[in-house]
Amino acid sequence: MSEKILVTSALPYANGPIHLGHLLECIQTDVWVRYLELTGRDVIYVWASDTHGAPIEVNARKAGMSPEDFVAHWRERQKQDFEDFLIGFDIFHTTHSPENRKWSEEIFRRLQEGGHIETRPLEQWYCEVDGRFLPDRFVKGICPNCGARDQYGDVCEACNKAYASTDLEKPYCSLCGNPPVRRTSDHLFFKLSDFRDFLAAYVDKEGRLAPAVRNSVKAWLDAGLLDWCISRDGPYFGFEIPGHPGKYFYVWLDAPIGYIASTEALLGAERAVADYWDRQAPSRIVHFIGKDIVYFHALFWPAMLEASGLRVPDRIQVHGMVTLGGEKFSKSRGRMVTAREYLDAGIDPESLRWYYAANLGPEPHDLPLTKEELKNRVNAELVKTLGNFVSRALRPIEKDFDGTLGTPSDDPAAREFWAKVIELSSEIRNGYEAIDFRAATQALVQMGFEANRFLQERAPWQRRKEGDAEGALQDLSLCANVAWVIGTWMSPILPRAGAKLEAMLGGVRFDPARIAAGEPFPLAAGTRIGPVAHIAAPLQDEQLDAIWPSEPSAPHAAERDEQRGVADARPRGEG
RNA sequence: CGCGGGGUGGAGCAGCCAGGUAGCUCGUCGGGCUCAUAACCCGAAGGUCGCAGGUUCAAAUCCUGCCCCCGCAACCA
Repeated sequence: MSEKILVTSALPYANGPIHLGHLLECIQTDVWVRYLELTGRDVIYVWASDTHGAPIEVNARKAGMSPEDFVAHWRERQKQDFEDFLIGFDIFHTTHSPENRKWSEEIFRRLQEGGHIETRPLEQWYCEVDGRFLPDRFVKGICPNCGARDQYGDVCEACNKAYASTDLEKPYCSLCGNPPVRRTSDHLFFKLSDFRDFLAAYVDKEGRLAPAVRNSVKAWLDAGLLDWCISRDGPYFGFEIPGHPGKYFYVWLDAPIGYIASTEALLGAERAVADYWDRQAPSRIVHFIGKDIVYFHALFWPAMLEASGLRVPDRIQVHGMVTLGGEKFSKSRGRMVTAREYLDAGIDPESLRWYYAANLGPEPHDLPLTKEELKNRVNAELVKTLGNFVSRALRPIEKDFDGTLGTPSDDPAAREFWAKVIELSSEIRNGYEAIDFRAATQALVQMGFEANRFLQERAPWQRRKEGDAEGALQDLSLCANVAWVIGTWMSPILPRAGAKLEAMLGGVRFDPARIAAGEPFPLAAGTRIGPVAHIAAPLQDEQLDAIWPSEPSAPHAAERDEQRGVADARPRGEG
């Protein structure tokens, strides 16, 4: 198995704190990467901070900082948050780097040489006060469809109608409030339509996209591909386009290129290409993204790579959005919990990792996050079923048998139990392979049930009281081996708890290859265990109450219907 | 007729692609155990699988129509 796997998470935008919703993606990525490492695969996890664009430029100015300092600041903060949630990336680079400039220019050059770049005039709003063109989100006005006031230039939040920003009535600049003027400027377009046939075949390939994702991408293809504007006028924080002074690469052009640039920063230019991004490279490239950016990753990005003669992604794994109280995270409406708040409240980051893993299937379904569900899942499955089993098995060995294992029981019932553990192990393995962590955790919890039942039926505490200490130790030793199996399978999700358990069990390295019929028990007689400690702590209401939005849920459907008339007249502002 | 996803016991979700006894966690009720993180185990109640047709020996699963919810609509992770 010499295949070299390169895994990425989408690059987080360097303009604010990480919240629990962002964490879904990197936790999913990290669990898979750790699983691959556990099974001995050659894998790297390449990541970076996404640093360009008009919002960065504007927000930096508002913060009284240079864009460079601004993105450096948020990159550091975010990196720390990710590390504290035990995300084991190999590199967290930045798109504002020499490598990324080089690759952006290089890929642009190849697109140009291929005849895929076109120049066309584009009319946009221009604010003479701020001296800048206004992207859709920077111009507000009255919705041309329903008349709601203070709507952004792309879509009306009151009636959900999409339109061009130039259709807005009474437009004003969202920065200074003055009315903008129309102004025309030449822009560069990437002719995505050149790649229609390539993309149709690309998305059709089995295993590349989940069926539901493939359907929606195909719908886009059938609707026709629009050429993509890849330039922006200054002032803009980004890379100036060679040969086009005053024009900058649109952030979404250089952001995915950041995957390549970061690979280079990690391994050097030669290996980055030869081992991973060359068409002939012995590699497999897997992107983890949210469903909101499928268009960029499943269409623009493969087309850019194809046009540049580089390797296209082998798999694009799409997840849904985390919802809080039925709606997406929203800073302005106070509906969010940041990663830092979670940590500062003293809550174990592994609890969130478990919750997400236990709810993540391979399809891009949204994932509701409530403090009740979070607490329930963690306490019931992780603490009571799995964690408690470990204590039940190991404590008595430590206490009554000097922490030294005997030979595991070998009667028919014990053999049947161990066979069940091996059977469930293969279910868990399949779940991990398919990035179906919900299936993996379910089988793991099932193993916990089986293990607790075995203890219940064997009652080693009873056997010992009745004078059969040897038999009791044999049962407990079998359970210690099962604890080792459980530790193996939980370690991708819970690296800290896993490491703790591994150390408790004599430091015998977790290795799935040793969990198979016919293999000797991983923990031989005579293995010393301990000191025994809890591997996970139950979540407390007070901890969660302290950081959770007080009443996150929006009005119920019935109430909302009642209010609809009002809502039309008074559109939701950004607060 | 914009596109996509979804409607499964009280809650949250699997199952649907490759039709064949409706599954999981929580919750509820009853019992057991007392080794373990007031933890664990067993049993029970509870479902016309959104509605209506169709195909089939057989439909949660395939087909058609309808109702309802959510997301997206190219700068929201």
